[in-house]
Amino acid sequence: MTGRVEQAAERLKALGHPVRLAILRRVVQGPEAGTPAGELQSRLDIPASTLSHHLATLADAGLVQVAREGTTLRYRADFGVLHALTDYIWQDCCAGGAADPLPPSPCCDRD
Amino acid sequence: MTGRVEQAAERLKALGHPVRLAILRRVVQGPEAGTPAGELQSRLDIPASTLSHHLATLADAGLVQVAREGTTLRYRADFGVLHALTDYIWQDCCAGGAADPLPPSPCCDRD
DNA sequence: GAACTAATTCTAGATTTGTCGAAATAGCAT
DNA sequence: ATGCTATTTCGACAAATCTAGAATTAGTTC
Repeated sequence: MTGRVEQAAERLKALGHPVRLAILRRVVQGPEAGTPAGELQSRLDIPASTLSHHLATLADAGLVQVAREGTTLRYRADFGVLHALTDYIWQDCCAGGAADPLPPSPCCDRD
Repeated sequence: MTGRVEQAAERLKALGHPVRLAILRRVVQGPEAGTPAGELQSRLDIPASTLSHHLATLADAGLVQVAREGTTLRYRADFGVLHALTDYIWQDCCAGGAADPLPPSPCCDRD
């Protein structure tokens, strides 16, 4: 049972790495159906195992989703989760006092 | 010498910890002049040395600023940096995405 | 089944992070 | 200077992270 704060922290931490930020950027600018891991690997020029590790971190955090297509795995960004994350930052920072918790963000319904 | 990506990653990583997120929230909701470390410590109920470590992480990342007032140190949030960070996510990392659902309008401009 | 490709998982080592008690520092008062 | 308070820095340790070569799994094709 991970709370809202823990979930936001996990996602922010997942974003908090230069390589993962670069991966996300590539994924975002790739096709909507998702970018194959192999293409990310050749473009970013990092070992496949290292890339896979970072992709797993992003996927575990819910920031990207993965779908198999033959032998290739396509990764695509989850903009809803990304949006919910930046929303969280500002709602947490700018909304009223601690005794006034905000309602759960409607755009963050990732199981 | 640190590039934009590295800086954004450092800041996101600094936010990516439940305790630091809680600290930031307290700081944001405290007085505009800044919240004394001691008050944060008593409210969050964590050892002073642990708190100090997390505050240093946030300050090093530029997310909070510190000012001395007598024997107490007051920490306050740097909303400009926070704002720039969420802007970075949408403008420099996730811009151009096919499914980009219009970047969020920040709800906090208390400057 | 064998061969080939795509990607992950295993394994291991180096580095970093998180935690917190103890010691040190900074400022203010007496 | 002495004492007092607020906060940081030091030191040590466990745990997590990052990296990447080697081995493995998943899928396709012949």
